[in-house]
Amino acid sequence: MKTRHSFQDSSPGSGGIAREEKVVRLATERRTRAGAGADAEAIYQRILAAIIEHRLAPGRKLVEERLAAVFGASRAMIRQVLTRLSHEMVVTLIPNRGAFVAEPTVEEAREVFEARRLIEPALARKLALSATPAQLARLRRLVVAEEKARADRDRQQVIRLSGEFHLEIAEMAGNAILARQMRELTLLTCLIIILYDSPLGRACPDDEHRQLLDAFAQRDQQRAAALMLHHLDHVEHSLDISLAAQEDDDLERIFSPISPL
Amino acid sequence: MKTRHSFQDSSPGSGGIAREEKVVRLATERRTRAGAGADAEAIYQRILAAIIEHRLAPGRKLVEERLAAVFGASRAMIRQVLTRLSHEMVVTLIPNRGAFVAEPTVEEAREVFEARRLIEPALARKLALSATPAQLARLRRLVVAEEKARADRDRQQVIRLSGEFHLEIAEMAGNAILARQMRELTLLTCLIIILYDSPLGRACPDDEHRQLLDAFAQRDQQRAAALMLHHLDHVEHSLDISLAAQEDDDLERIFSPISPL
DNA sequence: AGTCAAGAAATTGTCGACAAAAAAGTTTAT
DNA sequence: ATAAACTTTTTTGTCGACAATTTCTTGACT
Repeated sequence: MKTRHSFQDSSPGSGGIAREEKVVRLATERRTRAGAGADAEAIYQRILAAIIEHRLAPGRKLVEERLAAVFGASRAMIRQVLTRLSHEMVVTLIPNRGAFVAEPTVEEAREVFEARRLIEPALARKLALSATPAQLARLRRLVVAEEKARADRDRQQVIRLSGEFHLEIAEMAGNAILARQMRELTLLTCLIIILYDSPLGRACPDDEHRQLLDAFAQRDQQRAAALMLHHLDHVEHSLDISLAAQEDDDLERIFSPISPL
Repeated sequence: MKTRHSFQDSSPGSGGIAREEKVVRLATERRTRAGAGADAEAIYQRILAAIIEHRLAPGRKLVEERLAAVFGASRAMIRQVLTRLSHEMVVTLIPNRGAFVAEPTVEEAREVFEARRLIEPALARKLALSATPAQLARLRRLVVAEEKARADRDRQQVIRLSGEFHLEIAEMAGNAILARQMRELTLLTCLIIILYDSPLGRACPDDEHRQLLDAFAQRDQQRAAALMLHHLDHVEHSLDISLAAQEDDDLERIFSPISPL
């Protein structure tokens, strides 16, 4: 019983439907007005999608009653969804203040990439050994979709599809625990890229995903692991983190006696 | 602002109090009767402690109203705590059926150890480089406590303290994201040991923690990483998992045409 | 004008009540 | 006596109402 996950499909409920369709569905209003169905899972999916696709920017406040109205659900239901999102670190819950789309700090960003460097090369190595033709085909579809999005200059979709590519690898590697952790890490990475991607340079490098795919196809474990590691370094260094572009928040540092730069 | 965590202290709220004391507090009834204070955090701590210390066995059903009565809290509050525990995989939440103390499968157990083998040697390596005398002292205290518990044949405490030792290392290594993930993994490991530890052989090997500590003290990165890896292998192989001692549940396999053994 | 304080509005936190579902117990028919 | 169907009890899921807190607005004072 192999489950098929994605950002939008990680918990119990509806099984495998093609990815693209699902995203369209998420962007489309299905129910009567603005989605009058009160299903926690569906609401979770839609809020998560909105965050991943940057329609809800990091730092954005999520007012419970407002969301309840939008989804035609009770506040209790919204609350449930928000706590789940907060456990997944996509949303920050501040007591008596409310819920906010998470804003990973540069420090957290570094930590996320450090974690990924430990985990993902090993997953790539595993998958290189075990990948079935069907799995390779699935990955190929994701890469193609990503390349298309890049050609269309659809930055949001590139980020999302890139994340799904990595997540798919994690899930194919056959360790549900690690896949779960990788899901958190890739979600965070999406937020990090939104926050810190340098305006000009797009963070998701050209054809590295395709190279990785080739390594899987050739069952080249060493190369797969090495490519993954290199890829992660590449992504991290394409961000403004390297030079410590800090938040607006740390006024203390900005106005500290000695200039930070 | 370095936070000091432990199994019982991982979220906002009360800062650093000595470990031993805290555990005693957890075992002791503080309030009027059976703890009439309705504080979500406190309730979380106590239920978690009960699970870690095996007073609530894996598979045990957790009835909301019962817990509410015990803690003098509302059902809503209990519900909140249970969902948190379920997100941390310590509790399994089955819709319309209720909450149960998690029972990791052998497959999950293997996955947990695989994940730990990826992460923990790297953390050990990091800490070997950066450990301060204060940190070493703290670890030493944990090791001593664990050795004492072992001398007293207090299996529960050995398991708990062993887990805290690993968690402490993760938190000292300076990566909050990884520390968070390690917390989940060590909690799961506690459940796994409770479930699968072979009756005679105690799962937490003799002096490996102390050796690890020595490696930290000597700043021997290579040795620290190698010891950690070996230690994890040792713990895993001391369990009945290796020989696939399955659950009671899989009657299908037990009564399958060909005997499983 | 600017700052502080009090009041008003908006928002979150908590609870108890009711509805829906599952589990346990009882009756009835074969 | 066993098994199915029905009833009762227990337990979970959901909601709206109220209390507590924060945030915004207004107005007085320097």
